[in-house]
Amino acid sequence: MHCITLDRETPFDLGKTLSCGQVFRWKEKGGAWSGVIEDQVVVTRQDGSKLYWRGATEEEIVRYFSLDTDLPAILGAIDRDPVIHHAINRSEGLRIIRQPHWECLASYIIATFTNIPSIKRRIGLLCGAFGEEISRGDEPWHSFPGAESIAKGRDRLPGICRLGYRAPYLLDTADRVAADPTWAERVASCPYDEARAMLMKYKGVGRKVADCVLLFGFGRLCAVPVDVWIERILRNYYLEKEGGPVSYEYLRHFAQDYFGEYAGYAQEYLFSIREELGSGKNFPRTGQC
DNA sequence: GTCCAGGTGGCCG
DNA sequence: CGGCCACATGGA
Repeated sequence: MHCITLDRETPFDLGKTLSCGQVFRWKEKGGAWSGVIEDQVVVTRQDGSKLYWRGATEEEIVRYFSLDTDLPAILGAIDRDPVIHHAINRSEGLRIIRQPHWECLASYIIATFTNIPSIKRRIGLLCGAFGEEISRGDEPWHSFPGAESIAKGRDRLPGICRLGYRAPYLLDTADRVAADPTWAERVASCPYDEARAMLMKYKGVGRKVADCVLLFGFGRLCAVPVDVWIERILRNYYLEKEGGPVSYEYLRHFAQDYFGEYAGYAQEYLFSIREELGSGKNFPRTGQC
């Protein structure tokens, strides 16, 4: 069992980071979280400033959980009003994970127009059917299947994974990714707008999914996915007028201008308390939008 | 039965 | 460009 001690400049909340809806495979049992990082089963637990784990190197843990990111500086930069301030207080220590590129892209294609429990179930079925067996000890685990494995299992995919109309999207994207091993480095090397346009050429990847993949898979902390919850929160607290038609791009640009270069973090902190913020107006409207 | 969920693709003006 | 609408699935 490895252990590191987190200092004052490295706030981290393992549970909030893994349960806020950015990743879909981790499971908590008795305070211990089990999951998969790059084909390795990892079990980890936090006790105050101590972070314990097994199944990965310290370097891999630091990278995956973004422990090398200056979170206090980011939170200081986005802390601009009572609403986001409250979200920061509620979820301090939440970090945006660095997900593997393909896992992130495939997961967010599966994550469209559904709810988080269903997403977890479908991704679990996908991994069980097409991932490689990497069990360690008691719990059976599978790696996240590569694009080739999914493409090869195209006939079984619809029946097994309950993806509905998303199955052909995932298969089409899996084909193209499998045939293009450098797709991720090209996305990574482009500026935000270009990278986003590249991602949106894949089937099942629109504006929102592209922003999720850039934020959670490519570390583009300026990316702001606007889902129904974020739209609701922006309408409740940030728009001049609550009603009326507002486009995705308008809301995204507002959030990026208003919160700045780490707007993606603001998005995730607001998302993490979506039920509390989305169901009413618990704060005065800032009316900046 | 109805409504909702980390939306997208296709079509139409 | 923007406005519609169908699209599978499962839980409340």
